[in-house]
Amino acid sequence: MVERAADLIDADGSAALSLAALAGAFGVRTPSLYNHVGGLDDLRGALRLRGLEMLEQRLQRAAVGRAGRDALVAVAGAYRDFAHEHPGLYGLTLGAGGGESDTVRDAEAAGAAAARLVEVVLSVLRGYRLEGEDALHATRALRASLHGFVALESAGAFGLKLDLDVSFERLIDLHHRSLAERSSRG
Amino acid sequence: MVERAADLIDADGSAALSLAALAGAFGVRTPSLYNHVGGLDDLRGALRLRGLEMLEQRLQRAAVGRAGRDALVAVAGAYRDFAHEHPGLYGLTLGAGGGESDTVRDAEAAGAAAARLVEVVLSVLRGYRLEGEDALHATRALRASLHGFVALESAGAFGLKLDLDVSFERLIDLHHRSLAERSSRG
DNA sequence: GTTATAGCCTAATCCTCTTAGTTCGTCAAG
DNA sequence: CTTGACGAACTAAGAGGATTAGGCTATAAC
Repeated sequence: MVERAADLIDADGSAALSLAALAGAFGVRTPSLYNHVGGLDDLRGALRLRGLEMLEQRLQRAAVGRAGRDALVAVAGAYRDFAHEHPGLYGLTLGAGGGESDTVRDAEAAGAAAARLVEVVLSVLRGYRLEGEDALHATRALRASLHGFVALESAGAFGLKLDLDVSFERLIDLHHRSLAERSSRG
Repeated sequence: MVERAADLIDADGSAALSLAALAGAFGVRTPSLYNHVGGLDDLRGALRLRGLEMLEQRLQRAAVGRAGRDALVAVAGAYRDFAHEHPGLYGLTLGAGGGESDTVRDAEAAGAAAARLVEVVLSVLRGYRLEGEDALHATRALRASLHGFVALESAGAFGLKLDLDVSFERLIDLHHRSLAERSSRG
């Protein structure tokens, strides 16, 4: 159910998520969906959770067995790939944190998934021997750059024909060098 | 008209923009709005244009008379301030580039405003003696970081209590150092 | 003074989400 | 085998929101 909804949203954009469309995909009348989900907001909450969990899992996998620059590049690449493959899910993942009226369980689980996600990034930074507040600020900086890049990319906000892969590479390299420098100084 | 809509969207969030609410704010019935605007999509297009123009103007003002690090910090701060003061407008500004069916004029004007916006950032980078593709990649990196930061900030995605101003400062500093280094090497 | 236009209105249509109440089939307990 | 509970579908109905069509009035242009 949530899977089908995820397919819909990834294929046709976040605005295309409607109970009517979802019911159609199941060959069922709209009100019948209320036997399985609390409503549209609820469904969004479930999708958000799903997105966070998938993203976290991908980053985790990308990070395992790597350290330093390798880990950074792998995790960043995994992040961007996820956003490309699941634009709808990715969009919801960021949407208003505790938004409205998700199922309480979903909201809690989403918070936990988000925390694990930050954990993964932190673990990458640990490879640079960063700890404490420095690591937290660096995590924020990295998340901001990653999210900003894929968001602008998805929105088509990068007008020029300049190679996006190169831009992304450089952005990550920028972080790498800053982290390496900070690390060698500490 | 568009101004009132902008107030609405900044006060109550992007989802609260409805023709009904706008008509209410004017003490008028919903269909009457069609004498002034082509429809909801059209209104969004006009708002997007307005947001881009305001943002561009602010960055422009922040950059004038400054160079190098000063200019970078001022422009970045102006960017973040705008997003804080006009969260609704800012959100639309990024929304799908040529989205759907804006008025053609608006779409063109929005493209032009976006181009001018990039121009401002490029002019800041020129203070670092960056030119050509390097400058374009750096512009993308900077835009990505700025947008990502304010977007995550607005979404409440930065969970921890850690001071956001400090995080932002460090992010900008990161770009500054990278630019300065690149500049001294070139 | 007549006409054109701008801008408002009501009425009506079409969507979407949502709730309430009903029906039907399955499955376990007696 | 009967019966009762439960899950999951349905129809009916209502509340909003966008949009179109057609009609009324006032003001500005000739």
